[in-house]
Amino acid sequence: MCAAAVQVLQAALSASSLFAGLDPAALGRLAGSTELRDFSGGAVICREGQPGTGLHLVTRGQVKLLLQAGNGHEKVFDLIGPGACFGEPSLYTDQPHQITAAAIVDTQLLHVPRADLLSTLQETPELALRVIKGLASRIYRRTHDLKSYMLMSGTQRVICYLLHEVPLQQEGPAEVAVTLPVRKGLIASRLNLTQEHFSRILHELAATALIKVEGQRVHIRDLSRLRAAAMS
Amino acid sequence: MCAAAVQVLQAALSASSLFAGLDPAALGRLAGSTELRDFSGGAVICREGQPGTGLHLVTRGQVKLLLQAGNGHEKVFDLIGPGACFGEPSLYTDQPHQITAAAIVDTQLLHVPRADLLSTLQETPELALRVIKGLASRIYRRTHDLKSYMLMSGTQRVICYLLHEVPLQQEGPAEVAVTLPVRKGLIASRLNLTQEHFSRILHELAATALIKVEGQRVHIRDLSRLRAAAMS
DNA sequence: ACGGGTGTTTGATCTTGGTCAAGTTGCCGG
DNA sequence: CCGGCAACTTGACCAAGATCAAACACCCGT
Repeated sequence: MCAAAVQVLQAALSASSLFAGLDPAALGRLAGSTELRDFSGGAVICREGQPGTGLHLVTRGQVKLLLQAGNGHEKVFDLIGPGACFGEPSLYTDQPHQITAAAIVDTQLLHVPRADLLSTLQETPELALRVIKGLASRIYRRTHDLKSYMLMSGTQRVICYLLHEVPLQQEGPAEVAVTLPVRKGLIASRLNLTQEHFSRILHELAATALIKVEGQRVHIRDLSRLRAAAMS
Repeated sequence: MCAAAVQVLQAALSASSLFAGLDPAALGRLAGSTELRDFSGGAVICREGQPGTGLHLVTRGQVKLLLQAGNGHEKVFDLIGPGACFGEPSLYTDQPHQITAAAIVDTQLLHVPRADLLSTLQETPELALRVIKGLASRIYRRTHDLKSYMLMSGTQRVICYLLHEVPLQQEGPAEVAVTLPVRKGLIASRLNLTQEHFSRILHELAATALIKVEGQRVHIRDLSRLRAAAMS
C-alpha cells in the first residue's frame, strides 16, 4: 500500500472519537493494516454467531444492528452513523458476534483487523484507555436503552428519541426541526415499537400540538413543553 | 494498615475474575488502598446521579441494581452475587452512576478507589486488558437482556433465566433442581415482569410438567424439553 | 404522465401482560 | 402456641401495544 493511501486512512481513523488525538506513531501502524470496505444498501456486514474479525468504523452511510429471534422476527437494536464503530465486544472476548450488521444505504467502513488492534493496544496504554472509555460509554448507552424498555411508555420513548436528535445548544421554548436519519419503520423498531404504533404516536403528539410531521422532517413546536411531556 | 490485612484483601481481590492471576505487585498496590465495606440488608450502596468513587466488588451477600423512573416506579436491572463487581462504567467516563445499588441481605464488598485503580491501570497493561475484557462481557450481558426484552415473551424469559441458573455440565434429560438466589418478586422485576405474572408463568410451566416449584426450589423435570420450550 | 414498488397511514380486532384487590402461606418473635 | 407481617398466589378486569388488512402517498425510472 502506498504511503499516500496510509495517510488518508490515518486521517479517516483520527476523525473518530476512538482514535482522535492518539499518538501518530500508533495511529500510523493501525492505518497500515486498515482496509476500506464498501457495502451497498441492504448488504450484510457481519452476522450473529460469526467471530469478530476486527473493528468496524463507519465513515459514510448508515448501518443497522439487528437482533434476531428464532422465529424470523428481528429488531433494530441500534443505528450507527459516520464516526461511530460497532462489533467491538467480540474483539475483546472470545465470543462470537451477538448481532447482525447490515448497511441501510450505500456505506463505507474502515476495518482494522483484530490482531493489529490488540497488539497496538498492548503497546499503547493511551489506546487502551480510549478503548475502555469507549466500552464504558457503550454500556451507558445500552443501559439507557434497557431503562427505556423497562420503564418508559412508547410515547415517552418517542419523545426521548426526538429530544436526542435535536442538535445541541438548542434551549428554551424555541421551535426546532429534526430530520429523521432513516426511514420511520427502522426508528420504530429501534424504539421497540411497530411501525404502526410509531405512526400513531407521532400523530397523537401532533394532535396535542407538540410537534408537526412533514415526511422525514419533524418540527418540534415547543422544546420545553415536549421535555415536560416526557415526564408524565 | 498492617501487612496481614493487605494480604487478606489481596487474596479477596484475586478471588474475582477481574483480578485473578494478575501480577502480584500490581495486586498488592491495589490491595493497599482497598477498603472493606459492610452493608445491612436494604442499605443503599450508591445512588443514581452520584459520581463513581471506585470499584465495588461483592465478597458476600447479594446486591440489586435498580433503575428508577420519574414516577417512583423502579425495576431490578441486575442481581449481583459474590465475585462480581458493579458500577465500573462511571469510573471510566466522567458521567455519574446510572443506577442505584442496594444490598438485599447483609453484604460485604471491597471498594477500590477510583484514582488508585486508574493509575494502576495505566502502569499495568495486563490489568487494562482485563478491564477491557470485563467491560466487553458486560456489554454481552446487557445486549442479551436487551434481546430478551425486545423479542422474547415473558415465558421465554423465565425459562431462559432458569436455564442460566442450572449449574454447568448438566446435560441430557436429567432432572435438576435450582434454588432461586433471592425472593421471587426481585427475580420477576429483573425479568421485567410483575410478581403476579411471574407467579402465573411458573404455574403454567408446572402445569405442563416442565418444572415443579417448592418455595425457593425449582425442580426442572426435563432439561432438554425445557430448552425446547424456550424456542417456541 | 404513467406504473409499480416501497414506505406510511388508518382502522378493526386480539393478545400479552399490568393493575387492583382479596386471599393464602409461611416465618419469626413473643 | 399465637399474632403479625411479609411474601406469594389467585381472580377479575383493564390497557398498551401487536397483528392483520387495506388504503394511501411518494419516489423513481421509462
